Order: sequence, then structure tokens, then C-alpha cells
Amino acid sequence: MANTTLKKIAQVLEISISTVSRALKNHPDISISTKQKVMELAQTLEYEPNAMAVNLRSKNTKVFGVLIPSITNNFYDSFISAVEEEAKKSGYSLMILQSGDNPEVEVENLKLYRQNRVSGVFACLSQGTTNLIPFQKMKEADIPVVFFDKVPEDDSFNKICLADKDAAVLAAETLIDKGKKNILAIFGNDQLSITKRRLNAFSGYVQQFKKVNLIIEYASNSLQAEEKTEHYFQPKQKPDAIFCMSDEILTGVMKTIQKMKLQLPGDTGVIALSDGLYPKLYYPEITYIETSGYKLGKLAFERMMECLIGNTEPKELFITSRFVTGGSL
Amino acid sequence: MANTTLKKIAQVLEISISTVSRALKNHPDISISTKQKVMELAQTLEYEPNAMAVNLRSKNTKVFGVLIPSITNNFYDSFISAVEEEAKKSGYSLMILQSGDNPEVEVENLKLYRQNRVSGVFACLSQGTTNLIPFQKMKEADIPVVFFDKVPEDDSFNKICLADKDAAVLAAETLIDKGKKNILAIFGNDQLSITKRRLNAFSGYVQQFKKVNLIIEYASNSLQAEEKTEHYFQPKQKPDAIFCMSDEILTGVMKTIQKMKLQLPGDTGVIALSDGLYPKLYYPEITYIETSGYKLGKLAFERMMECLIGNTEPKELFITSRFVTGGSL
DNA sequence: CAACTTTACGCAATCGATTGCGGAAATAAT
DNA sequence: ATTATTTCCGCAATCGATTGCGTAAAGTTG
Repeated sequence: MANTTLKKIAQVLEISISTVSRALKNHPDISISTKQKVMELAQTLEYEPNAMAVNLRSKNTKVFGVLIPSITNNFYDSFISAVEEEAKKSGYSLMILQSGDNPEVEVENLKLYRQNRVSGVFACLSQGTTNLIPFQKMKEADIPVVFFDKVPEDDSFNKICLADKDAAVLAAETLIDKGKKNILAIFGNDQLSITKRRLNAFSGYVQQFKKVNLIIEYASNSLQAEEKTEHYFQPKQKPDAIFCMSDEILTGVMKTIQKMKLQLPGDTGVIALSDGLYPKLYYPEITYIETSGYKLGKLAFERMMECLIGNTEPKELFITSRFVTGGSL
Repeated sequence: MANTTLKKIAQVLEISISTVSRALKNHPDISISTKQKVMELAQTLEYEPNAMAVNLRSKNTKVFGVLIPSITNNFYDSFISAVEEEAKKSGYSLMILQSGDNPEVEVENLKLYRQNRVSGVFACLSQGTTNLIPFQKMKEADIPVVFFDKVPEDDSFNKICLADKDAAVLAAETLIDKGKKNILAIFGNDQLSITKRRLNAFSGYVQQFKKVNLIIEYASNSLQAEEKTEHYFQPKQKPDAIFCMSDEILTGVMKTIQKMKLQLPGDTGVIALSDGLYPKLYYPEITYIETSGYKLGKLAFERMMECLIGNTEPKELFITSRFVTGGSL
């Protein structure tokens, strides 16, 4: 019973393997009576085509690689979730590998993808990656690569990104419109290009307004965001709004807000760039500019399918931002 | 350059495919000079063995299936993360599929696993699953199945679970020791066996103490938990502690606590069963009994490897609970 | 009835890598 | 010089499914 093959079916029915194969595929060359016999036996023997054999012959694995820094991250989860949904519709599965933000592991993983002859790779660069040649090699091996979120500068790749600048400007606009005069803006690791983009857009907008005081801080993790926030909330001078570049920063900021028993939106205001999960944990819910991993996934998948039908001209696409009102401003 | 095979190397060097294969494997039958030539050419041609061909022949895919309700869930993420870490060490990759808590999709996914001849399956049952025959079939096809978290009652399967009862009792103990007299305990969907286990253990323990008033409530999502909590916090009679069966419930409860501006641990206390991510978002951090997806993953992987070496006798294993002190009690 | 078409199936090659077995050539032993 | 060993390599089968081509048998046509 275990592992029925075409051969077994053929032997039982005393016909050739080719006939069995064709019968199961409803090929017109095969007589109806034979087809019936074959299908029936296949049913009872619980025949399942061996994907390895099929793929070997067809040279198509129907598998996409997904390369991310870490899977325990809500943003990437949403991305994966979206891609998996779409992939399933087209008969593809996913091979998800974590780089742990380690460029060496990244290269190892790409190797695995090549060995498995995946049909394509969705990749989010890990922090330390400088050498893009391994990715270049994938393209040369006819494996399309679609970068998302953390993408290379290089214009020769397909890139699907959040509209970081738009999102940051939208947040800044909102704060200015609300009449905020004393803004604490906390950004992530200042080495990351994503930080630079968001920072430039945000501060660029705010600095047009001479009367607004802008304090810029960096925090490379949640705890640092917590500490930086506490530092700026002294009796003398309280910021009237805090901008959080990411979820990680938001959670740090909120911890301090709870600790210092600050009321939102009375004592200060909070706005964040976020996927939307964390903002909804608090009361009042945090106002945020949506940076949706889910939408990113849908778009990346679309792009991948285009690549697969030959349209491999590199493109850079953006997810537009959406303003979601909470009660924190 | 794209897709070098043994054949190509053989043709270039004018030797047989077998020799190339053996040379790359450092087989003693092959002369050193030949080996060098082959290895060198393989290097420059960037030869990567075709995993499909290798697997087809070896009848071993080196892939594990991971079947979960949803990937956008911190608990399952930690599980996957742990399994992926271990799998990589042993040269395995993961094929992750989401059931979306839909039994039909579950069956579809199992089919995919069979077609791909995965080496084993880690499975967390979706809510509506009643028919275990598809899983039984996997075992009959010599594909070991290790259930985790949401496991079947059936004793013929391998199961890796949280020590729900211990954890619930530990939480109850803690509350009693702290002298809580008026406890609101919120549980999840009362149809789930996990709810029943936690409920029975918790209330069983608390009810030993006649002087303690225990209110039991159910909430099948975060919003309901929010509402139920609000309902029980009226001026007259405030519970002095809230027990949250899960993260989902915790987040709902905490929203109400923020909304009603209740101070922890002054106005009331909170304790939860949790993976640990959410409790650390609040100030003070929430005291919780750890239910670690990560540890679950490590143990499940161990069990899987045992199955693979023939030790398939079904076993039920438990992750012991750990008490983590926050400031919420 | 001869010639032709259709029906229904099998042979064998292919995808790429692996491996048991056999054997020519080179070396060692008698 | 002859037999016995090594050394080194190739042939061919195998994993399971697919597919172009060929063909015997049955059916059709004139």
C-alpha cells in the first residue's frame, strides 16, 4: 500500500507503464475500459504521483524560496501569509529559510535554493549583506529574485518596497496638522538605509516649519527606545508628540508611557509606522501609518509571476501607505 | 553556465558520468589527477547537485512538513523557528503550510506532503478536525507524524504538548499564595480541549479554597475578553486578580485595564499563560507562566529524529512550565 | 477483397545522480 | 616470463513519471 507507483499499477493490470500514465491523465489514446480499470486501482492503492520524479522530468519544482532574517516577526509573517495564500492557488509551495541576519547563512540558503531548483526566490536582505553576487548568480541560473522590504540599492534587481518616504511624510504632516510643536522622533539603527529614508523624509518635512522643535533620537531595540523616551520626558519639558519609526520602537515608547502614567492623547501624542498589530493592543489604539507586510506579499507574488512568464525586466514597485486613525493623537 | 550537470562535466573532460560522480564524492577508486580535474571544472562551472535527482534516487527528501493553523501567530512562529534551527543542523528543510483552521485545507496539505514524500510531518490540528484518518494514512505510508500543541485524543499518535494542567495550577497557586480572594478567570473557546484542560485544572485548584470567589468567563477572541473584563470591573466589586488563559485574552484584558486606568498591581492583578512576548510589552510587565513554542519545537524535533531511526512507538511528551515574574501581581 | 484509417497500446529515451559489477591496463609477486 | 594484484574507470540499471514514435489489430472505404 505504501508508495504506489505507476509500475505497480501496470504490473497488477498487466499493461505498460505508459498506458497507466496516460490513462490517469485521461489521454484520448487510451480506451475507456482501460482508463476505468486504472483509475479504480489507482484509487484503491492510493496512488500519489511522486513529486520528485515529476519535477525531475519537468524541470520545475513549483516551489518558491522565501529568505527572511527571522520568522518570529509579525511583519514577515504577514508577508509570508500573503505569499503562501497566492502560491497555493497556483500550485506552488514555499521553502522558508531564516538568515538570522547573518550574511553567511544567507549564502548557504541561496545554495540550498539552487540545489532544490526553486522556481524563484523572495528575499529580504539581512543587515550585514554587502555582497550581492550570490543573488546575481541566481538570476544567471534563471531563478528570478524578487527583493522585498530590505532591498539592495542596485537597480538591476526587482524590488518591492514600502513607500517609506510617503509614509514618513504622511506621519509628519499629521503631526503638523494637529499643531504639534515639540516632537520627539525615534528612529532605528542609523546604519540602515530604511532608517535613512524614513529619517530624511520625516525631518525634511518637519523642518519646513520653523516654529516646530524636532528632537531626533535613535534606538536599535525596544529597550533603548524605552530609555530614550524616559530621558526626554522630564517635568520641565515634555514633547507633545512622539513619532515611532517602527513597531519595535513603538513598543518601547509605550512601555515608558505606561510607566510614567502619561495619558494619551492628553499628556502627549503617539504616531507610528506599523503593520497594525501592535497599535491595536493599546488603549487608546495608536494612530499609525500602515506598512503592510500582507500587501507587500501580494504585490511581490504578482511580480514573481510576471518574471516567470518572461517579463524579467527589473522593476521597483511600492506599496502605498494608508493612514489609520487611533486615539493616540 | 546555468544548470551544470554531471553529464556536462563528463563531456568536457571526456570521461564517464560515473567517474565524475565518484570524483566529486572523493571515492578511492578515482585517481587523484582525475579528481583534481573534475573538482576544478565543477568549481568553475558552478556545479550544484540537482536535489530532485538525488532525492528521487535516495528516496529521501530531507524535508519536513510543518502543518499549522496560521503562520501569523507568535507561538507557532517560535515553534517553527526552533524546528528550523534544528532541521538545518541535520540538513533538512521545512515545508510550511497553513490550514487556516480549515479541515479540508488540512487534508489537501497532507496530500501535498505525501506527493512530496516529506520525511516527516509536524502537525498542529486545526479547530474543526475530527477525522484523523488522513493522519493515520501518513503513518501507513511510513511518514512519521509528530503532533504538537493541538493534538488528538487518540493515543496512537506522537504528541508533544504543553503541560497545560501544571501551568494552570501553577497560576492558580500563585494567585492563592498572593492572597487573592476575588478572581476573574477568562478562558478561550469552551469547545476546545485545551480550554477544558486549563479550566479544570485552574478551577479545580482554586475551588479548594472556600473563601475565594472565582468568576469564570469565556472569550473566543481578544475583543470579547476586553468586554468581559469591562463588565466585571464596576465600582461596586472589582476582582483583585485576573487570570488569562492565553495571549489573545491577555491583550484584550490589558486594553480594558488601560481604558479604565487601573493600576497594576495596585488596583488589580494580572497573570497569564503566555509565550512571553506580549507580557513584556506592558509596564509593569505581566507575570506569566511560560508556554514556550520554542521549547515545544526543540522537543518535537527530537522526537521526530527518534521516529526516523525507527523508534516509532507513540509517545506523549510534555514541556514543563516555568514561572516568570513580572510586576503585575 | 485490397488499401487505408483509426483505435489502443507498448518501446525506449529522458530528466540527473548513484552504484554494483566487470574489466583493461599497470604494477607486484613468484 | 607468467600469474596475481592493484589501480582506475566505464557500462548499465535504478529511482518514477512522461512522451515521441512505432505498430498490431480492428474498422472503414471504394
